Amino acid sequence: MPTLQLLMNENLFLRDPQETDLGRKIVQESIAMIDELGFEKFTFKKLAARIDSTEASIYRYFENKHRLLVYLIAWYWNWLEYRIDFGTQNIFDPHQKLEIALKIIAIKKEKDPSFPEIDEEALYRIVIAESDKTYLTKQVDEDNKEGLFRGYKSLCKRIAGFVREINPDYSFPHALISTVLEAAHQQIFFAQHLPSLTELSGVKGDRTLRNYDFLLEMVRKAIK
Amino acid sequence: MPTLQLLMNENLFLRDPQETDLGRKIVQESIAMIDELGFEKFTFKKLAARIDSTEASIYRYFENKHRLLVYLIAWYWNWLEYRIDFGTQNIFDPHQKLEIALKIIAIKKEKDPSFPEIDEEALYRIVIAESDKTYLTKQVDEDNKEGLFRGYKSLCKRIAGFVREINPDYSFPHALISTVLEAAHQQIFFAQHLPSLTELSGVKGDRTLRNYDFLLEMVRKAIK
DNA sequence: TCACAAACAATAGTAATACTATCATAAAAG
DNA sequence: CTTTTATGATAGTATTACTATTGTTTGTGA
Repeated sequence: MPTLQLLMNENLFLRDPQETDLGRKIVQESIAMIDELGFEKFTFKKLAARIDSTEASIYRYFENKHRLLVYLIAWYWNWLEYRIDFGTQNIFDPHQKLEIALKIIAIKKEKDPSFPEIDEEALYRIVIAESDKTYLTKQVDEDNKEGLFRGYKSLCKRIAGFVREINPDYSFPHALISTVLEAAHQQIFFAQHLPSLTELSGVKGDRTLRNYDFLLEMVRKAIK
Repeated sequence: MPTLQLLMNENLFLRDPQETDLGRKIVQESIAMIDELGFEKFTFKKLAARIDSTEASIYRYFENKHRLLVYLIAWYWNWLEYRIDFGTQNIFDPHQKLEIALKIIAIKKEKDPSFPEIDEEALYRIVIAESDKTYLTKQVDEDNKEGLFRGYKSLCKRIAGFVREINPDYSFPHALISTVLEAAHQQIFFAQHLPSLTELSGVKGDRTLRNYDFLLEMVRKAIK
């Protein structure tokens, strides 16, 4: 299996972290640290200590820790869209494409050997706990103008396209899919921490399978 | 119209802010400031300056600014549940109760003269932009054990009850309603800041009406 | 009326955070 | 063989999120 690289928007970083050893280490270890500490307790100073580098060096790659988070989350959405592209190749039935896309979005993530440097399982946990913080800020409009959320919007558009193919008369394809994209990780968070908010908490074994059922059924009925 | 007081969980505060002048000022002005600055740039020091008091005094009411946010958001959910209670009095058709509840949740908020000290419109904007931050933390489990999210869970349970009345065989009433509660403010945020994620952005006039249509239709079809 | 506790103000102090700036050095590129 | 370029080393700053101490006012209860 060949090693791939996702093309990231240039505004996400100051220096491309995929191009240097230090850059790759920053990305790799920041995933581990944000997963462990949570985003608020994560700092560049701690990261620098961990990778035997300095704060100043990390600042040469990312303007600040918020940008680094946005980078990681953007990578994740790009990765999902790439997998959806890949998984729907040569499939022409839109129902089937929708199913595949929702499965990729909802189901628990495993290591993808195409990207040996990224720990997708840890990144998935970060998405569940932190992804909303990328846009819930006062600078969201400026960040958006710089294209930082392009990956997320593109993913939403792609799946909304499948919806439109199934039922061109449905009025809310994007609203429905953005709702589902959010619910996909929110429900998992609720099941883990606020279990009375969801039926998924009662599931033994892999909750993401049942979450997929919930979401697919909701979408199918909504667009019927 | 009589002035009311919502009963808040005691763990939300150190000293009850509804009982003193300073406490009420803290709540009132913190709503205005968080609305203006956003939660991350809001500090107790700035609030103290604004209300001509001191940091130390504010710390006697709230353990920290996160607790204050949780308090404000909890107040909001309690308020909504109170209004749903009120609005569904003597109504026995569960379809109608569901409609009323979703309307109260989704539609733009206006000043409620029963609570003269709270600016519900500003608080509504805070809910849209900041409410997820109440639970997206590493201490969510401890906070939950203290009952800080009781209001939200209770609201979800109440509306899920209406769903169950309509269709006792539907498998995901809580998951569906928590998804809708989140979507109700997420979609408004998207319409304002990431418009390609939702059809609501194209609406001229009051988006919340159309959001209500979207959510009600989704729920109805899901539980049919 | 006196004491006395509660609420608040005033002030100071601390460790950590989120940076910015400067200079030195090693390696790679021209 | 020089000159960028990347990184390291170190220092410094304003702000944040608190904690601690002391003093003043105000209302209460004996």
